[in-house]
Amino acid sequence: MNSNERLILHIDVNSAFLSFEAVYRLQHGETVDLRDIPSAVAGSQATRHGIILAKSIPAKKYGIKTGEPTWEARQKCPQLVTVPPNYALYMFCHNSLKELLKNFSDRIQVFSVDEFFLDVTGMPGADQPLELAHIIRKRIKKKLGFTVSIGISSNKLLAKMGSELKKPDAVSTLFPPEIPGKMWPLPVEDLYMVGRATSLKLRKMGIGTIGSLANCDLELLKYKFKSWGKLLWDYANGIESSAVSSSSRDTVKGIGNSTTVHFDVEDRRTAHQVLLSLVETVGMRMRFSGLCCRVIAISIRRAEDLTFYSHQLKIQTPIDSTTAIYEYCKRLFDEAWGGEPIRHLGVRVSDLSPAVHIQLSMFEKEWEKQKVIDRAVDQIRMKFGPGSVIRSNFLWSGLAPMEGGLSDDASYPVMTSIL
DNA sequence: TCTGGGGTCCTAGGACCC
DNA sequence: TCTGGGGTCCTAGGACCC
Repeated sequence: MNSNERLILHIDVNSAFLSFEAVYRLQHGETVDLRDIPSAVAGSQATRHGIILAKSIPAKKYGIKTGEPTWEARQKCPQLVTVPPNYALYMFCHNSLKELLKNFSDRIQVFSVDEFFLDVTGMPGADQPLELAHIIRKRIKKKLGFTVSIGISSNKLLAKMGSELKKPDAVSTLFPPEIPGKMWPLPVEDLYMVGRATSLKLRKMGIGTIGSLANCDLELLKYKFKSWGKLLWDYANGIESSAVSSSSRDTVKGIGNSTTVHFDVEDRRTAHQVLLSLVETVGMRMRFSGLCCRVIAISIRRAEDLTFYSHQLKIQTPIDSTTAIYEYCKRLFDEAWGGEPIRHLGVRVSDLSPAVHIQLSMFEKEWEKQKVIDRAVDQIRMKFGPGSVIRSNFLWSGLAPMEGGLSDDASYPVMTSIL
């Protein structure tokens, strides 16, 4: 290998949510391993969250796909065992894996809850990358109980594509000279960043494999896809050079919270209440991160055809007050809503900045008092649980006073046994 | 009683300024 | 005889990822 070449590993947990759940259950006396039977992690159908979030390999053999409605999956496989999602458990497993990987390199990038990049250039064992990857794979399996697929290459894109080549519990290399043999025969949809829309357009152009994309005329792609075309061509040719960086993903650009309401919302008041429950969580997350926002957005998903639309506004002075954000959300909603039944509502804040030395306008000074209340409520909720303080207008509403997020550590039983 | 919830980045078009 | 052209900011929507 060239001396200035990097050595990058991509570590991908196999059927992550399902594996985490399976390991947890085995450790708590369950005798059946969910990974050995047709099973899936799925949301509750009663509350209209019924989609497949992760599936076992036996379930995959029935043609069950991640993201498909649970009822549809059951038609394919009536004996499918489903378990509810447990995000706190996933975070715990994620952190455990991260700690383990830090033993092999401090250049580590969290890519998602179940994916990591590791730059092991110059680290002990890097002269034998396959052996090193197998050591990591075995250690994870032994210490944490779940399996991973590891891809090895000289950049992140190829390492990621490499980890897809063989699973579960496997290691693959995908160095540049191996691209034509290992990557080019694959369907173009397998390329990272080729989604539904791009796949459709490429197929129309007669491009069906990663290889034919790689050998397509770059100017033609630029003409058809603009800057996207260059990226597609680069990726198909294995060209990518970003660093394994812990900071790149650490700086959050926005904080959002959204929910599928378990009934169709058909009036303003109910919609406002749902928005408030979403803002409560967003506001709390902002204040915990020490951030203020300047852009506030709401989104609406129609019940009848599941289409989305959104409305946003930018304000001059950054804010982090739940009440202030809620006022803007109500306004945005009223301006945007066409009166049709709503299935899903979302709130998102962005253009974030550190919450220091904010110059308040006269108008916004009114919210200064509110800020004191926000913080007090945050602290009580942290200490006594999210349900300890709720706004009185939720009392008879049948709605949860706080939707989504933040359940992470606070309400979760300690699980030291997993390690 | 049909499709979750968390993100990021890019682009087109309008408003507005010089 | 009146409409050029560049730049910035903002919003809506689309694409992708897990």
